[in-house]
Amino acid sequence: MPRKKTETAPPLELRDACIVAAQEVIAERGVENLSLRDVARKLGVSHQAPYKHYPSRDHLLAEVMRRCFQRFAAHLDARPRFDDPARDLESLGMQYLVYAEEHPLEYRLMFSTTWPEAAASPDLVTDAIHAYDVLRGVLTRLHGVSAEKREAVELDALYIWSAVHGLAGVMNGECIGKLGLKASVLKRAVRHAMDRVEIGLSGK
Amino acid sequence: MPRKKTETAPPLELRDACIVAAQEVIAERGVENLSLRDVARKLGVSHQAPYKHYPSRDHLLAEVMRRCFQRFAAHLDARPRFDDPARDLESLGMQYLVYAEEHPLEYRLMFSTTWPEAAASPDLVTDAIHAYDVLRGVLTRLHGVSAEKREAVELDALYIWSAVHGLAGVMNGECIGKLGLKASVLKRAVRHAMDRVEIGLSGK
DNA sequence: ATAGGCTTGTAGACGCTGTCAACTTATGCC
DNA sequence: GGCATAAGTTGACAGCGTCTACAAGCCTAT
Repeated sequence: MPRKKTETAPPLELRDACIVAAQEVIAERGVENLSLRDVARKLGVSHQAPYKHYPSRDHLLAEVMRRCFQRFAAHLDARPRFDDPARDLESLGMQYLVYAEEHPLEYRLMFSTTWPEAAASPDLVTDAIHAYDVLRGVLTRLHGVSAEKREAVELDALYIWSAVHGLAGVMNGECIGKLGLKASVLKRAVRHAMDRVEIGLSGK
Repeated sequence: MPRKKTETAPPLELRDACIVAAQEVIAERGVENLSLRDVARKLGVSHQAPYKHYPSRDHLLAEVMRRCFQRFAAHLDARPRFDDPARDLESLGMQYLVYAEEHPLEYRLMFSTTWPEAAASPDLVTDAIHAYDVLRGVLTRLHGVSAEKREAVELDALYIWSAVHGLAGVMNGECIGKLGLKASVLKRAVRHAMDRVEIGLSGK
């Protein structure tokens, strides 16, 4: 019997509940183990119910990715702030790394997954750009906003994003554990790399 | 009728043929679209034949990854060489980026995939380490081999790997195309980032 | 030489998946 | 009140990985 007269228990409509359930599965077992039927079972609903809200598995996935980017941007925005733009930038980098470490599967979902066809949705793109804009903002504050600096901001943004993204990928990837590196090296690796990034930034 | 008296056509035994076919599928459509049955069909063989050579899909995948690391290391070894260690290092970085750009799906297979259970195989680990050793070698030549420099080599190796890996991930990822960056910026981005990496390396 | 056993293949079945189609029922609007 | 629509249901289909059973060629030992 579909839809009782007044929705008794669930404060969440099915559409949102699907996203939450999918997020849980992804956070626990990775995107490759996400199945629509699993989500439906988890919600105690028929295997076809989610299809009333998402045309396909990939459309649901795209929506999950979108929320991921939103939370990621919010996480970056919640970093410790500093007046000194350089310190603020470092704080941003560290916050970035914290997210990647604490939510490795979501991080990979955003940055190392071939986006599903459905992900061409403008919404997803918008939210992805917004996360990047946080970085742009800090760098603009660092460089100034003069026209000829505009391109320098973009180039440095890409450089920093690359460096931090790479660090996140390496430190949370599968390979790092197989290289037989000493614990002391691993402990200092992030600090060391971040210092080098900073040097690269300041140097002309 | 299994196994003809004398194998007529195929110069490749099925075991190797599976790997080749799987590599093709991965290079064309990505690891998530790899199916054992597909491989079998491609080889004109029953859907169960590959199981005589690999206990599971993941074991085949692990073998493909191993060959990937081997070819990757060979690709790095085939870089233009220079006597000056610094130039040699840059050549190595560029060669790394070329591989990531030309074989994006294989690159992701190696560095952005949760390794299958079967990938704990020591062979795979050995070949993965070997690729990293190329970088270690160049850096040792740069720093010298004194005991107290050993750790500096490891730290710089991780830093460089991070930076180049990140650059590869960003430039070949899905996000970069959605940021609306000008072509001129994109064209200069790699050069800019590599310069900054170099500065970071040289600076004390 | 022949009987057994191992290797390499085939065929069929199971439960899982995403997705299509048809059916049911509650809701809101004319 | 009648009815379209929305939101659920069940049932089916093909494709997937994997398990089991079976068949045919080869090796070796008696």
